[in-house]
Amino acid sequence: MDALAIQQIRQFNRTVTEGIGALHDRFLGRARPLGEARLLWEIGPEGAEVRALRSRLGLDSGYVSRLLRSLQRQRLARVRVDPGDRRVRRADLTRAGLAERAELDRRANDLALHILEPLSEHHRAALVAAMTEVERLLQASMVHVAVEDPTTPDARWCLEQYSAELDDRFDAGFDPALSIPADAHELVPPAGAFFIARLRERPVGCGALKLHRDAPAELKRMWIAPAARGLGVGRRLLQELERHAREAGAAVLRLETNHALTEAIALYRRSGYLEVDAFNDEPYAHHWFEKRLSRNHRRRRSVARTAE
Amino acid sequence: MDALAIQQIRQFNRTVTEGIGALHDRFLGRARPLGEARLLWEIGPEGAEVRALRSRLGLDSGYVSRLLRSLQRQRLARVRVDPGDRRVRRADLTRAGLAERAELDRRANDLALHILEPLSEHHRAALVAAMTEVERLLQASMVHVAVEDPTTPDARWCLEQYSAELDDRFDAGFDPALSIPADAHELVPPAGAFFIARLRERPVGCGALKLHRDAPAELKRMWIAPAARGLGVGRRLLQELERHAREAGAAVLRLETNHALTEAIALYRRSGYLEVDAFNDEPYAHHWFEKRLSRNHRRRRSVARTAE
DNA sequence: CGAATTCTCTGACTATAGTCAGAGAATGGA
DNA sequence: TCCATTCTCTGACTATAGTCAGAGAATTCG
Repeated sequence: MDALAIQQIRQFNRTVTEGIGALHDRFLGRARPLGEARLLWEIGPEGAEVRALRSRLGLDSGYVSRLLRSLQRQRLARVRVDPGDRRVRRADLTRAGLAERAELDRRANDLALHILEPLSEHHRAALVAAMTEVERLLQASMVHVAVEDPTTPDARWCLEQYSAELDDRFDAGFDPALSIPADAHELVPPAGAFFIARLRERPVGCGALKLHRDAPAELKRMWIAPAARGLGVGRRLLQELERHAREAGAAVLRLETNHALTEAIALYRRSGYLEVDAFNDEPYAHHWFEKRLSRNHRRRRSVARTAE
Repeated sequence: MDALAIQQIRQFNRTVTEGIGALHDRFLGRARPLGEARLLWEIGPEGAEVRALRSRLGLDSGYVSRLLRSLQRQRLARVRVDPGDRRVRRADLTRAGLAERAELDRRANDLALHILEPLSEHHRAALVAAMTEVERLLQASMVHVAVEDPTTPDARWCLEQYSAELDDRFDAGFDPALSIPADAHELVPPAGAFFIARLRERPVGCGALKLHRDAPAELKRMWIAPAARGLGVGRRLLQELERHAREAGAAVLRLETNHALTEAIALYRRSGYLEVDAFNDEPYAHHWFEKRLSRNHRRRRSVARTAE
C-alpha cells in the first residue's frame, strides 16, 4: 500500500491535532472544564431532555447528573421535570447560560479567524477549499454499511426518502402501489436483507435484496442521500449488497431502473452490470441490468480490494 | 469577514477532531496512558536526555520523573546518569520498549490505512492531495515573526543558510567579506533589528533592518527556508519589517538584490517597491528598490489588513 | 574557593473525567 | 393490579494528568 499516502495522513494528523488542538485550548480557554462546556453547548437554546444529552454525549447517567448540578450551582442551567413523563427531566439554559454559550460560539469563530488572519486572500480561499475537500472525503471514509431491520424508524425514513425522490424525478411521479412491491417482510432473512449506510449514526443511504432460492437475487430500494452523493457511498453499498447476495448463494444479481436515474445507471454500468431484456413488468422501469456474481471473489483484508 | 469561510473551518475542525480523534483513541488503544505513550515515543530508538524530554513535551520535572519510573517498572525504559554531566540522566528504551514503540508506529499506520481503505483510488488520491494542501496552509498560518537577538544560535543558523543560498545561486558565488557588511551589532536597537520567522519554534526565515536617523532604512539578510516558500511567509516577514521601520521613524525603506533572486524581486515588486538607481556599490547587486512607507497606514485588528 | 545554578527526585496535593452499584419514583404492559 | 422497565440521582470509587515546594547532588561562574 502507498507508504507515502500513509505518511502524509500521519503528518496531517500531527499538524492538525497539534496545531489546531493547541489553538483550540487557547481559544476555548479552559476556564470551564471540557465536560461542562460540552454539556452547556449541547443543551442548546431550546433546552433538551437529560436522557437525550446523555445519549448524544455518550456519558454515564451519574456523571451527567453531577455536571448538571454544577451548571445549576453556577446559575447557568435549570433542570425541571418533564410534565408529560415525570420520570424524565429537561435541562435548559438561564440567561447567563445562554450568554456563556454565545461566548463559546464567539470563541470558536475567533479560532477560525485566527487561522485565516495571517493568510492572503488567495491562500485563504485555497485553505477553505482544501478543508472542504478533506472534510467531505473523511466523511466518505466514515460511512458504514450494515444489515438492519427494515421496520425501524430510520429504515422507514430512508424508504420514504427513496419514494419521495422517485416521485420527484420520474416524469410521471411515483406511486409505490403501482410498482412491484418490496415490503418489509420480504426484506428480512431468509427472504432478503435491508442495508443502511450510516455516517455517524445518521442514515445516508439504503439498499435491499430479495433473494430467490435458485433464481437471480434482486436489488431494490437503493437510495443515497443527496448530501452524500459523489463520495463513493453508492459503490460501497452496492459492493455490500453483492457480497451479501453471493454469500446467500445467488449466482446473479439483477435490477430494474428508470431512465431518470442517470447516476445510478452509470454506477451499475461502472460496476459491471450488463443491460438485459426486461425480466419483469415493473411499470416504472426503462432499463434492466444483471451481473454474474463471481464465486471466487475472495474477501481479503487488503486495501487493494476496494480499488477501482 | 467571510462567515462562510469561518463556518467551513469550524465544520472541518469538528469532523477532523471527532472523526480522526475517535479513530485515534480506538487505534492507539488506550491500553497505555497517553502520557506514558508520548514519553515512550519521544525517547526514541536513540534514547534522550531527561531534560530534553521535559522541554519537548512541556511537562513538569516531577511528572516526567514518575512517568519514567513507571516505564522502568514495566521494563520498557532504562534511566542512567550521563557520564559527561552527572546531574543529567539519559533515558533509553529496552528491547521491550523498542517493540512497544514499533507497535505504536504500526497502529498509527493502521489508522491512516483505515481512513484510506473504504475509498476508491480516485478518492484516496484526492484526500491525500487535499490533506497535503491543508497541512501546508495551516503551517503557513502558524508562522510567527518576531524581533530576536542576531547572535543566538538560531539567528546564526539563519544567516548561514542565507549566505549558503546566495553562494549557491549567484553566478560567481557569494563571499560575505566582499559584500557590504551587516554585522550583528548593526542589527540590534537602536541601529537596526533582526527578525526571525518561526514555525513551532523552528526558524523558517529571517530578515534585518539597518536604521539611519534621517536617511532611508535598509532591508538586509532576507531569507526564507526552501520548505516554507510559496506560503506567503516572505510577504508577512516583509510586512513586519516595514512596520518596524515605519515605527522607528523611517519614511523610506530600500534594498538591493541580485538578479538570480527572482522570487524575491517578484515579492518586492508585488509589495509596492519601485526600482531605482543604484544607491550603493554593493558588488553583488543588480537591482535597487525602494518603497515609501505611508505614515497613515493604521494597523487595525482586522482581517482585511493582510488582504492582497 | 564559595556561591549560584542546574538537574532530578520525592512527598503532598489538586482537578478532571469518569465508572459502578444500588435506590426511589414514575410509567407501561400483561 | 402488579411486575418490569425507564429515568434519574447518590455514594463510593478509580485513573489520569498534572502542579508545587522543597531537598540533594553535581556543576559552573566570579
